[in-house]
Amino acid sequence: MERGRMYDEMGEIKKGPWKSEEDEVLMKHVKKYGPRDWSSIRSKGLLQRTGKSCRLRWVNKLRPNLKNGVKFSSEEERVVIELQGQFGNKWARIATYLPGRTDNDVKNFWSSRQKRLARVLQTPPQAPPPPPPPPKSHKSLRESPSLHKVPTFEAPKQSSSTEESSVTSPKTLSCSSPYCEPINMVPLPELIAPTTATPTTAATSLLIYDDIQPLCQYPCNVPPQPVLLPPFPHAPPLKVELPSPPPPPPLENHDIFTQLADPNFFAVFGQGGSSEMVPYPYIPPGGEGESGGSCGRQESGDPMMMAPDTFIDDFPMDMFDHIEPLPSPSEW
DNA sequence: AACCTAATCAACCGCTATGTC
DNA sequence: AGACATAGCGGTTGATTAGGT
Repeated sequence: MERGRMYDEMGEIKKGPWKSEEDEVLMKHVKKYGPRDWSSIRSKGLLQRTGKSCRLRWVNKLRPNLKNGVKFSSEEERVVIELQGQFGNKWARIATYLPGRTDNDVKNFWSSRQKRLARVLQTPPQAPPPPPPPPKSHKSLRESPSLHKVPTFEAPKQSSSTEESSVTSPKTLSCSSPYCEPINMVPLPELIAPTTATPTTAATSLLIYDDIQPLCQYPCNVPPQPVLLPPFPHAPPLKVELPSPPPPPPLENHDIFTQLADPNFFAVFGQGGSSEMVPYPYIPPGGEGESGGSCGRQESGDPMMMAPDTFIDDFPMDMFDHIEPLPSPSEW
């Protein structure tokens, strides 16, 4: 089935899904002239596609070494989340750190994830009906101060592979999960993941690692894979200098995305290794025990074991305030 | 098996940045 | 310097697929 109109009003520009023959023509062109002169493809009568369309097709589907049809790995997810926290919706930039991924891939991934989040975070029964979302432009979202509060994230300069990079560590974290290997990175907490009680809760759909959650749940706090951004020759040196980051505000008023993207997030709760890390949202000592390597949250009375709705209700609602169309707490 | 819903994918559009004349 | 063309980016949307009931 063709998407939308096949041709524009003049019947000259073809639109919609690409056929394999068209791909072949495009590939030939690129092979001959390189990935440029997209407009000449049409002017030469090779294809009835716009240069724009040709370029997009090449970038998103025909380029070599693309991970087409491959789901985002947990590490890729983590990278996206971290970089999104730092750069905002700069998908193309983020994609430069993900081999084989396009900006469209990253964008779609993020969008899908946001949808999931938004759906689960629908107005709880007791909550007052939120006012209509302000006419916040996407630009303003991108420039949201919260995004810029994220502390510096620096891409590693070493050229070694991820595996190599994660071997030696002065501070290792571990858990029994096959995904939780010792790492030497400051762990990026999973988004909302600490709140996960079981894979069956509604919150599970929030998880960024849906596929592995049953294997690794909080309070192990250890990310499934270390985030070591692959050094890409085409990626610019990644160091964003920000004006002295403010001290972490109280949890309940702190933007969760900012917080979770903060590599020093756990430092708020004390120096030291994973054993001292406190899951987010903060669970007072005693209510939450050590995982003992089980990576599971088993305690009864654990707030995370509550029914999904109750569980969500227990969040400070402003922790999700970055998510459109939910209004910011200040507007409540 | 049929239907419904959510997730994912692919492609378009509008806008901006950059290069060229 | 300004106009124009092209490339690139981000947002959006429609189609398809997968999963659940």
